[in-house]
Amino acid sequence: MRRPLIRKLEKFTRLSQADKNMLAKIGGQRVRRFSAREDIIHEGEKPEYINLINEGWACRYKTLEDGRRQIIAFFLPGDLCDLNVFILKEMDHSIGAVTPVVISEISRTAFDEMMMGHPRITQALWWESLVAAAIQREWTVNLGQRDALERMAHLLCELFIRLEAAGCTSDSSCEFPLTQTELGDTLGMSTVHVNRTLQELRASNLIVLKDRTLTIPNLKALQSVALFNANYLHLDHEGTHLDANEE
Amino acid sequence: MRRPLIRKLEKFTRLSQADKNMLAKIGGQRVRRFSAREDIIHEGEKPEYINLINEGWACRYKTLEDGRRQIIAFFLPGDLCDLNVFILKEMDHSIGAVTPVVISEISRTAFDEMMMGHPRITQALWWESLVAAAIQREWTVNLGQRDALERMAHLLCELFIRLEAAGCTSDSSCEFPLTQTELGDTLGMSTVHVNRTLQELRASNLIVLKDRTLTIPNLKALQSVALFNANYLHLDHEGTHLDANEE
DNA sequence: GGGCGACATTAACATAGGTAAGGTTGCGGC
DNA sequence: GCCGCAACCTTACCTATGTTAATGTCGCCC
Repeated sequence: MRRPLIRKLEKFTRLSQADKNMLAKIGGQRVRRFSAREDIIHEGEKPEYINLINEGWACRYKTLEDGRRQIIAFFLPGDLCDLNVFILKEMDHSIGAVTPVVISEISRTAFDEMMMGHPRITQALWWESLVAAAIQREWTVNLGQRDALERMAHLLCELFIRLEAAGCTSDSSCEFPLTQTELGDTLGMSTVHVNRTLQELRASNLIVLKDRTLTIPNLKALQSVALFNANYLHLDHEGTHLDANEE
Repeated sequence: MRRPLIRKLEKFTRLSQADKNMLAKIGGQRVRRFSAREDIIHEGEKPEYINLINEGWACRYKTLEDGRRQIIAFFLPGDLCDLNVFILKEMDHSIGAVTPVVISEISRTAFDEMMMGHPRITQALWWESLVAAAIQREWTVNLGQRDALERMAHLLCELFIRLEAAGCTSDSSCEFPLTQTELGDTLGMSTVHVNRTLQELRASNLIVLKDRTLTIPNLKALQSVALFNANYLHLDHEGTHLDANEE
């Protein structure tokens, strides 16, 4: 639970002690806290820092002129919001806290310093950003091709597996702070239909969702109704095993 | 039309002659041609090169087990497919030619060399990849929140503006090679509904689409039915104007 | 010049999912 | 102990979009 970024990056590669120290230092600097539903950065602002989520859930979202809102991504502990964002003149979307959140701001100079001195970390961050892009693509597939039940199941599988990689699950359960409205804004469906869909998943014993806790008794089964294939998360890397001779 | 990548990157920053030479060299190496509908790389393969589209249209797509297909992105002249892909063990999706296509393969070493020696290019490529990510996010919004008419209009606006930035439009027209089936696979709708939607846009004089040529007589009007806001393309950069003292 | 395949079009019907409205529960504040 | 509010749940009804299938059009090959 501590240092979720280090834990996550080690899914990809073995890090030296110096690398870990660097990451720990970065994660301990410029710490900020936000309460649930507060905006971390808003569309139109100039991005000055890369945000690293240390604790809690955040989300990217975008609002259309007429008020419709789409949640575009979730940030879980250990996730980074856009390497190098500061290149852009202004944010084209907002980032908001879903739960109370603790983040570290990474400045341009700190980022450059890290990229220069730590090739292992550089590689690992590239990997993390390629995975983030892959997740975004999978959301496109999800919204374009899957029906409501598959879509919901797919989201739950993805979040659960990502939380697992960040060390935020215990057994087959995890905290699950999203309201049905937020699920609707994520999956492009009405709250009524979110509710119907959750009921259906519950009735099939595919999920238990109560008191902000999600339990997935049979992940394989849920994956199968979701047509979920974890390849896009690129977690199956041999890194941890093959490079075990190092350190 | 020649060197669409250079043309595109100059929307972001001014490049030195050395930078341009470098980009021209990269674009002239390892050139490959594909015919329409041929796969450039397939899901499951190991990515070895960054593909740069020199001519023609390509697309990313993903197929579900049961055959449903989602087009995830279009690559137009000047577009790069995933900086640093070679970090990943295998492709989680396929890239296919839409029209006959000419690409350049950029090897890991050529890429690293370019990143080391040309900070201007490095910056510009970061910008290009941040924009690609922003486009992917906008597609999420599109599929999640907009209805069929808005969705179609939005896609047409985006493609037109991107083609313009690549120098592939003339006046208010451009080549438009997509079939209605491909539009359907992109927008998550049936071909029948694609057809209805196009008819509706034609009836409102928002588009003329015939013989693989698209004309948008009034882009503002089309943008307005699409709730299209071009911010996410980050083209409004001052680069070209303010840095005009250089070279 | 006839036939075939890819694409576009149209119509008739079916359904997943949206909308509107209202009810229940639980909780923090006073 | 009750008010107010947010989340959740439910029902009834409606509509955007999917499905199926028939038909049209065009270019291309033998």
